[in-house]
Amino acid sequence: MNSFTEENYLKAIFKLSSPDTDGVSTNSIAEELQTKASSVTDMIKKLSDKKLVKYKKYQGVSLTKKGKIIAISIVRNHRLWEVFLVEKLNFKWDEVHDLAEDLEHINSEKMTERLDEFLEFPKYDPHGDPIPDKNGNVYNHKDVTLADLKQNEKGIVVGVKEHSKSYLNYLESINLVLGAEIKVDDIIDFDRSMSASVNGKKLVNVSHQASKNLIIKKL
Amino acid sequence: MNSFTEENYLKAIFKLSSPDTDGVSTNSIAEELQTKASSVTDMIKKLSDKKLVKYKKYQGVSLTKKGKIIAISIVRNHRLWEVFLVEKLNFKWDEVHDLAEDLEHINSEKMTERLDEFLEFPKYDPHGDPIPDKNGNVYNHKDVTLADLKQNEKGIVVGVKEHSKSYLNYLESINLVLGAEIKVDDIIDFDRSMSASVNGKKLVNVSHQASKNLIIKKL
DNA sequence: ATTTATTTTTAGACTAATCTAAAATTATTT
DNA sequence: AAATAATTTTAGATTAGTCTAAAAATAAAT
Repeated sequence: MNSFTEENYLKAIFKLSSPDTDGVSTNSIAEELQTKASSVTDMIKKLSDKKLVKYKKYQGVSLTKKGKIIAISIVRNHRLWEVFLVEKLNFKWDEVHDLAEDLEHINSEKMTERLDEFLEFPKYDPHGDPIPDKNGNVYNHKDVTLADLKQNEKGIVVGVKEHSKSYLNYLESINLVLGAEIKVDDIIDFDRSMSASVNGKKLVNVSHQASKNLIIKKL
Repeated sequence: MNSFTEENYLKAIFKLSSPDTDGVSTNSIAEELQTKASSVTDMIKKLSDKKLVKYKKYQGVSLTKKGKIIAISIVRNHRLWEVFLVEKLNFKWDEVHDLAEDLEHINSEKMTERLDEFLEFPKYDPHGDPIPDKNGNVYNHKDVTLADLKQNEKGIVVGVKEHSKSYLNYLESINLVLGAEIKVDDIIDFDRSMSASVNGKKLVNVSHQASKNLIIKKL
């Protein structure tokens, strides 16, 4: 069994890993987990002893197959609980992250599978992030953001790349929730902000900072 | 905020407290939590510093009002999650305790109240234990057990006094689940075992050990 | 190719929770 | 009421996770 802390490190390393680069840096993990680099080094050694990560001093760290399986199952748990909190307990999408952060560590495959079934096998969490299936397969959205659309193009909101409360709150206030249809009416050259219509009517002005974090499916 | 460990001590003290005796002994807490008396003493000091328990050396320990509120809210949480696991995720009554033991420590009043609402404000958990309401009021069953019934008397199963997997499993195998109607057909003087009919037909033989742990409502 | 800056690791200390073994206190017996 | 038994507390060590400050290694800049 692994402690909550160990699981959080695995999750952080998983989140920071990308297919192209091979090692996650100590500093980036420290930043992600709001801790110090020296603490990270200590924990990495422990995870390395447990064969959950591959580690060479000064060369960064990456998950082993075993470590990745654990990380993905935690992500699966997290996202299923988020769906539960929003769909069944009527929480808003900006309220569920911290709770799911705790719930995700309750390790029971049986409970996870039953929860999945109870929720009718959701594919995405309330922020549009894909829920890994029980075999650990994750199907990511294609990475098209609102900022990639040209004038008069349309799309459907399918996710966000930034999960802060303030961003989610803002999106909700202008009806840019999952499933909303958005049409780009105009793009201001100067700052790349957009004026757009949401669901055919609501007119909004969206900064580049905001548009590049909104994942959409082109129509 | 209190750690999981602190919460478990508060819960144990609450469970071991009774209206008539005034202090819970160090040893009984150690027994309940499967730890050593010396560890208990250490933790009690800490809880005492936090004003969660009243403590005088060698004189046993009791909860303060503050400590009791916390203990009851954990019990409330535990029992609500048990209802969730049985009613919504189709777990059996003998499978839910350990999971609820983890879930109970996720402290969010909002989540607890939403869960309560989602479950339609259950009064009892799957073992018939009363769920404290949000103000901390607990309504216990009157303490009548199957062993108190006389020949030809009838009752409804409303709870258990023993929560072991093996006991719960056994009860289920003879249909003695919550709500079952039981009639005492005969009592064997020698060992105080009973033959009884469940729900009007199923004939079972129940040892005194088993009957005295089954809480019933007399009909 | 040195120097400078940045990143990472080590060394040593700290806190929370635990343990063993010994000492102190309370309870029980005779 | 003294002796024995049981319980409880202390003292000192241990483990997990963290931290600061200094040392070591790598990367960047002149």
